[in-house]
Amino acid sequence: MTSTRATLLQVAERAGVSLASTSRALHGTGASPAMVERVRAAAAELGYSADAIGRSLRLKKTFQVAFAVADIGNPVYVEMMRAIHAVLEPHGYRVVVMTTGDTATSTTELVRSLNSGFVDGMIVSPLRTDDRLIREIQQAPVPVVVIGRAMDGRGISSVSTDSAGGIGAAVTHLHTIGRRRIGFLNGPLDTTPGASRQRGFHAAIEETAFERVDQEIAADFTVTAGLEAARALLARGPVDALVAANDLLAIGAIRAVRETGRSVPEDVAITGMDDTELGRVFQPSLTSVSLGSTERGSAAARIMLQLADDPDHEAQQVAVGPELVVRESTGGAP
Amino acid sequence: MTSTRATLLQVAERAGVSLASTSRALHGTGASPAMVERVRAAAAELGYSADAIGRSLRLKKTFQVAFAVADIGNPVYVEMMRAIHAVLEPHGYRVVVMTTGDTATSTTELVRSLNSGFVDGMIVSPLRTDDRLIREIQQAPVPVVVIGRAMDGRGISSVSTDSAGGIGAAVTHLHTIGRRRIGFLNGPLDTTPGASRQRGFHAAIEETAFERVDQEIAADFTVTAGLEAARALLARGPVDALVAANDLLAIGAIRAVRETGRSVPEDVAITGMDDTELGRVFQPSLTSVSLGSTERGSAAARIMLQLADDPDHEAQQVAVGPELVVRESTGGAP
DNA sequence: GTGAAAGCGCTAACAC
DNA sequence: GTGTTAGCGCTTTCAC
Repeated sequence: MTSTRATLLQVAERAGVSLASTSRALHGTGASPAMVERVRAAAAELGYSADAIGRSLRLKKTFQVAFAVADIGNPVYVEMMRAIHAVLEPHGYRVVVMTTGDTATSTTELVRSLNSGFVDGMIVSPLRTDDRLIREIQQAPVPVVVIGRAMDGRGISSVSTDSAGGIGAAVTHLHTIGRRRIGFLNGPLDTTPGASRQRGFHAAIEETAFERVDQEIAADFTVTAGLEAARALLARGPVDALVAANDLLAIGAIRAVRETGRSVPEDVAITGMDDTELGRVFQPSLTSVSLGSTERGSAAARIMLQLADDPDHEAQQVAVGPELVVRESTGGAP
Repeated sequence: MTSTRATLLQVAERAGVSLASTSRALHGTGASPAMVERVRAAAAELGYSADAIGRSLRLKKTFQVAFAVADIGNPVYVEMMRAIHAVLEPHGYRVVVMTTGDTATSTTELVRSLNSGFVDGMIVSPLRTDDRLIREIQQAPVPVVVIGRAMDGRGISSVSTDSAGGIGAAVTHLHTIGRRRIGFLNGPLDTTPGASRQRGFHAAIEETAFERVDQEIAADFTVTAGLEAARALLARGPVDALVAANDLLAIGAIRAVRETGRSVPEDVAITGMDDTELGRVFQPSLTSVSLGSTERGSAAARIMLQLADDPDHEAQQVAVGPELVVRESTGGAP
């Protein structure tokens, strides 16, 4: 925390050439080998590296992309961030993490902040969406890629998944292994994931013959909320299968089932969603519907790279299919 | 992705006043109420917000802080990042995530990249450290705060914890609950955490009477590596206690113990380290040594805020004490 | 191939 | 209290 940074002008003076030649020699093109050599040497002596801010101002490019989610601690978002970073970093882009807050309004404000031009684009996964947010995204001065709801026909790039279909796959699986009394543990219905999973469950139930169907809404998508909601659900009547809207709720549910002296999967088979590391290492390992967090993250980042290259490129849509991974919590292998 | 951004000059023209007055009215001080009102109105009409890059170039301040770790997916780092973000965001700082790679050399290069001036400071947790890295940190053009080893007397700010002492607390706890044959499951010894935990274990063992002491080094700090290493350790002879160098290794160890038909904690008591969410929700819940990831993250961020305000402020040292949290895996309550 | 000069958007002297 | 102007560090016309 002591040294001070050399400027391009200083390198130019040291090399005894013009500012323009120095710039060309270092980054641009059209400089003679001798010039390049000479400038390189001067730059090395001074420990020069180009100032990112000056460069950005001139180029109108920050080489930064924002990743915005409600909670950067959520394992699903962590996976996405990791994937996004892995795709963008080799292309020289930095990733700025931001939080949307959990309302559509606070997310709208965050998108609006793109007006200050600190990033070349934003990848955002809104927990809740409304028309104002949609409009703000459409009017944003830089490309925005939405991870979550499909945004076809609105001129917004999005990476979506079929979580409703994913719940369907879980329901079908439970029916196939002979379960007939099913419970559904969802999170808040006014969130994008909560709403679509709700739809998925009801659609699946209608197509499948269950003797008993029950449902409970947890306060949020956490283990603790899952535990409490599952207790309530179990108290209302016997089930032999539980579909949870994410892995954390599922783990709360496993605990609740065990509290009643019953076992998983023998007495109650349980499925989660998101296919997190947590579910994979848990005992019993969790049957879970993967929504391809990593894949969605990389896809969003790849779209961003395209859009950053050509901001007038038309909006891209990518859909990542859900995939059921059967493990111990429904009688599969570890 | 359509609109274009208004510039300060445009606001000035619209308001019919000078550029300087416009700037003062919006951000600075010394403008009359009438002027402020007039400029505000013009700015609002144009949907103006100040360009972050132009501002940064002039102020020589980016309002960005880098957080650099080997693997942003590691739960410990995620917790830190969350805490850092929570402290910095209200002060108007953005957080840029970066990866150090896992060698001292790659970390050194990352620190050197601070020369391009894209952030006002960096919080870094190096997996491995050498003299060149230390020197690079000392010479960095912006404040660097190290999370990990204490850096006293070198003019480097650091937030450290006593993981050696933490292992000691785990060993003592196991002895206190009557265990006498202990195994130690560590990660790679050439990493900073691996080395200090190794030291901690040996120091603790010397002070405590155990009948049998065994040890195994896992390939890395993961569940899978923990499982394999624990199998090897268990095969070498009977233990009634296992100290793992982190929660992931501990969970691998629980699985290995169960594979042999023994139970946790009755036959083998197990401790982890880091006190992660994973360990808290696992069954059995994991006795673990908390190293205060959240606390370390916030402390580092607070130091960064001070240093960003006053870059010549002298280096700060903060030590966060380890804390043993007893849970089911050593016979405690859930 | 090289140099001189303009200008990206902003703030802070400095004059009035 | 307001306006004029220089300049942060860089790239890129435009002449030569």
